[in-house]
Amino acid sequence: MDALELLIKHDIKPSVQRLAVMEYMLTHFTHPTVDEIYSSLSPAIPTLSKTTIYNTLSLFEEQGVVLYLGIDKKNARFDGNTSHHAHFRCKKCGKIIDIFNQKQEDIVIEGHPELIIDEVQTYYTGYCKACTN
Amino acid sequence: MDALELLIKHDIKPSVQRLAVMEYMLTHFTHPTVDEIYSSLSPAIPTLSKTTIYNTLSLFEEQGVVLYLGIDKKNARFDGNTSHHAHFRCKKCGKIIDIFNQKQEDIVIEGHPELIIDEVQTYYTGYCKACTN
DNA sequence: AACTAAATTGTAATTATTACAAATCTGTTT
DNA sequence: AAACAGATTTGTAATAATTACAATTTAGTT
Ligand SMILES: [Mn+2]
Ligand SMILES: [Mn+2]
Ligand SMILES: [Zn+2]
Ligand SMILES: [Zn+2]
Repeated sequence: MDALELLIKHDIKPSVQRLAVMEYMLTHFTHPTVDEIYSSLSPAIPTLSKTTIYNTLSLFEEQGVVLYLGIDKKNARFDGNTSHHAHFRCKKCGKIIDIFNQKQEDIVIEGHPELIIDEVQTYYTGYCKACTN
Repeated sequence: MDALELLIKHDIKPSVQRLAVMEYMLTHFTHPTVDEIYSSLSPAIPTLSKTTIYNTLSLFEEQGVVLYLGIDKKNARFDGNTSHHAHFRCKKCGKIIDIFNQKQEDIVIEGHPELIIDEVQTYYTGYCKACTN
């Protein structure tokens, strides 16, 4: 599924800027910050505004086409992979690694049937291979 | 275990300010923000500085006597309960609820034996009972 | 009392994010 | 094609949480 299809499927009008951001998210699963996305796209779209990146990611998140990650104290991070997976952040190098093959969390929490769960995020923190030597 | 014992056990010199913050964390398991702690303690300790709250919580976190929660986009939140449990945040009222009786996460992640895990946090997001009616 | 190190305070700096109004773009109607 | 309306983008300013840092105060020791 390419960027254009994905936007249309999520009722997002595909502008040049939105397509560029979506395309970026589908080719960089590094959980980028707003600044990283802006810096990468800015040369090709010289008029691009950082506010547009904020607006766009906010819209994408509302429409469920990207995921907001609160794993980083400093900056918001975003994930173009919206399938269920957890994340690991290295305290030393800051890299964020996907953790797949986890059992899907229940939609209902045992002991709390009254809560409506929209989302579950699991964040691991520690040290990656490269930072352990 | 009271505030004084807890600080001493964690090699933290018990000043008036530190004792007050620790005492607050042991009697308010509401996952408070820096501002909430400051506003609550400020009347009794008129000279108290907000920087001291930041410093103190930072020290407490390093020494493992409180937990930092990244569940709230706007403010850092802290938890005086350092035992293993997850958290639920209501999108409407912002309340953060403890989720206990969860199976302890593994210290080693299946498929990633190379990662050193220091901490695991699970954040649920949705709507609480009061906000569903 | 003098000394030293640690802790606290107050203020200023930093910086991510949001607010907002002006400008631009897109598609439609006359 | 020109006029129009609505959506989108842009640039700048405002907001606000956090951090940096130097001066002051406190606590403990000689
Ligand atoms: Mn991911
Ligand atoms: Mn808790
Ligand atoms: Zn690393
Ligand atoms: Zn609620």
